[in-house]
Amino acid sequence: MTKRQENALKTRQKLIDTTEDLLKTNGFNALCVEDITKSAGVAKGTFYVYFEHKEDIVAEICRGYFKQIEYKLNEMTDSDLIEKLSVYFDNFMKAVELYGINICREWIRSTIDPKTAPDYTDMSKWQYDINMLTNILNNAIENRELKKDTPVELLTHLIISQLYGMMTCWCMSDGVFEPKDWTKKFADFQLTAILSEYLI
Amino acid sequence: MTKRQENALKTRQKLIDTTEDLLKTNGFNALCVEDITKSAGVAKGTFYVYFEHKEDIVAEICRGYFKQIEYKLNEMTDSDLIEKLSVYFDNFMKAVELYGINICREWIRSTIDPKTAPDYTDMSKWQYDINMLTNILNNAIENRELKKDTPVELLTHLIISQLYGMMTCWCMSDGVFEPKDWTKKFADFQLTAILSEYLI
DNA sequence: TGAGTCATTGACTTTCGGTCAGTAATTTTG
DNA sequence: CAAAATTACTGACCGAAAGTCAATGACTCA
Repeated sequence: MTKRQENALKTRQKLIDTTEDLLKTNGFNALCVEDITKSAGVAKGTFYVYFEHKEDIVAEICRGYFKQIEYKLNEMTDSDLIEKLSVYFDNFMKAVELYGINICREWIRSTIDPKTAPDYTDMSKWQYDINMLTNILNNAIENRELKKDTPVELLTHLIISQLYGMMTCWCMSDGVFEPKDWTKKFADFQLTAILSEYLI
Repeated sequence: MTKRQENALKTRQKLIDTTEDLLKTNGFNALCVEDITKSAGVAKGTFYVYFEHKEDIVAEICRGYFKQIEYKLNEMTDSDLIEKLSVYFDNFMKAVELYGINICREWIRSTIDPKTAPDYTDMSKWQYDINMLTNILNNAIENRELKKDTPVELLTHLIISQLYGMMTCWCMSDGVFEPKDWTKKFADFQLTAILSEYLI
């Protein structure tokens, strides 16, 4: 890598880090590009070299969190279904709690905003989540943890909607409860209720 | 009511109706106050007589939908639990489908946005929803439809998060499925799974 | 009918996202 | 090693849209 490329990468990363800090403390409403670039020590124009628009950098940040969860999940290929799903939920909510409520708000906002959602990854965020969970469930069927006639699509939808529901509720309630506790509630109670009929 | 008060009310309503139309067709991103006032046939300043800021009028619109659902629910006091909950879900999702995906997006956005959420009603939207469902469940306990040891708070959280989860997923997926179908799925499958342990 | 009240107006300010022609730092070429 | 080429970076500028406010005029009431 040449020095030029290295510097460019550093500048880009500096912008991302700065934005993350500002988002955590002030939320998306108060986020403005001039603040970002001033804090990052670059000119406003530089921002638009690396990101198409303001929403773009936020989507990038959320994408980063998501990749981390995905990575952890890929590391545990031989665990059983319930364990995998627990990890999935757990990491999701841990991330959400760690990064704070403003980031969580932004996660949801950017997910439902047509301006950022479509190119969230190579496919839509929705399709990505669906695929991820479908794989987990199909794997469980292959491993004879789940019955063959398990309604994978239905379960996938229910689980994902529960996950996003929890996040949305957390933001709505302005953070009155601990997301981790809720995940535990869900894993212990509802996940079992949903799956029990189909577990072998 | 004097003619002056009547006119003021009409102006306010005209602004709301116009905003609703614009929201449905173009979404929140494209919504601007000048378009609203131009379409409503008033000056820009008039808008700020009736609403503090742009987000304010949208919250008002969403509040309107919510009141309608609440009204329907209050009309059926003597129905049984499952029926009540079905109506709750059904009306929610029917409303969402009727008003369109952009309104639904706005519903969620305004709910998680601290700028509009806190004064959504006299209490927070979150508290309002919680109370409403808690009442339904407590009533069911009184009517001996549910066991006394039913974990009302847990169930309330799960049901609400499922509801908001469905809406969020619908927006995420850019409307690939029918919300009504999903409600049915939920009512038939998950609601029973969640409640079965506690139904008498 | 005239004084007082209050809804309405639209020009104005401010803020902020986004652009672009020019500059400076780095790399390549001869 | 110096000139040419490339490309990261700059910041003044633009336009759009949020929000303000002093002036206007429609309505009310004594």
